[in-house]
Amino acid sequence: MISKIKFPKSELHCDYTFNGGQAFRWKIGSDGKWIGVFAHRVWKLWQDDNFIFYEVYPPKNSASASADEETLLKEYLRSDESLSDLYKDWSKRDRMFEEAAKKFTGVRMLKQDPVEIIFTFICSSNNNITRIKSMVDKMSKFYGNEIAEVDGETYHDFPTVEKLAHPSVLSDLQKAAFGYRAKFIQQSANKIMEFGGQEWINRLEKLPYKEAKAELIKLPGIGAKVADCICLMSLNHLEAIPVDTHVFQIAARYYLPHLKTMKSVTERVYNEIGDHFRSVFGDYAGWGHSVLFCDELKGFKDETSGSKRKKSQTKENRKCSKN
DNA sequence: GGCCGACCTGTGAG
DNA sequence: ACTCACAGGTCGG
Repeated sequence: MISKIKFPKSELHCDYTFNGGQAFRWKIGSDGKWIGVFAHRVWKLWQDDNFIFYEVYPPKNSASASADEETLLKEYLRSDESLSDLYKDWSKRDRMFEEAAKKFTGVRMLKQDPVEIIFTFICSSNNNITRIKSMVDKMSKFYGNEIAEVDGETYHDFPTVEKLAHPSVLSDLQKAAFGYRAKFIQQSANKIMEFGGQEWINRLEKLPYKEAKAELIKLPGIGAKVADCICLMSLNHLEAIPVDTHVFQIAARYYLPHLKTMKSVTERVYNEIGDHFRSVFGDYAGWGHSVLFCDELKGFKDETSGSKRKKSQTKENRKCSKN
């Protein structure tokens, strides 16, 4: 059954939102529609200028079920937030944003599941998008419940923490080429169980941002950057700014020139950058910054505009000291 | 407190 | 075919 909700494209641009580095379970099917998993269901999504159309699997027929699903979709998209209002506010606050906003319309910050985001971003460190996606798929396939078969492919829910805490997970994931992240995943799952499992996770959303972040950093494989991703994308702490290498470069180039001499991002600098963007963009700084940095994402590099900054000599370190 | 190298793996440029 | 750097970092010394 196909349903639809009114949702102008200016409020959601599926390509930028689903492919922008915040979600790793969306792909475009052979029919050209987005297909992905959230809220324990498989969703097919597509849009025109004014509506989002969707189908849910396994299909439900009763009207009450579909009303329920509309709510789930709206929560996932944070439909209560007016993106046009946010864009107006951010544009007023920052000239760089004003420019980026012309190109990257409809970038929403999704409200994703904390468990999935925690383990997805543990995988993200020092890694590339393709492999991160395949790792998320593997975790789901190994330990997640089967949800539905769509177009000949079986989709799985993301596993529970309890499943990921099982001792066999370490060797399973090592065999599946997770590398050093296998240990982080299994150990973090265990620690979350020790801390109280889902209740501990629920508490993270209620805690103030900085306290939630401090809790997350207790988990192995989670440092400042990954903790901020988790806060921003799944815990409603929209002021969290994940400072990666790109953000650092841009911050030093356009906002905080004195950082140009820094060799690496220390904790102090990390916080300085976050605080700066929070002072510029306000309470939803993390969301705003994600629009700003769309331009830095590989997937969105416009090959027709030859204005790519050459990566050039930002790293003149010739330290080929091999044994 | 800051800096440096090691770290699993897959991929793509040279 | 075969290095080698790099990829949304984290950890330990």
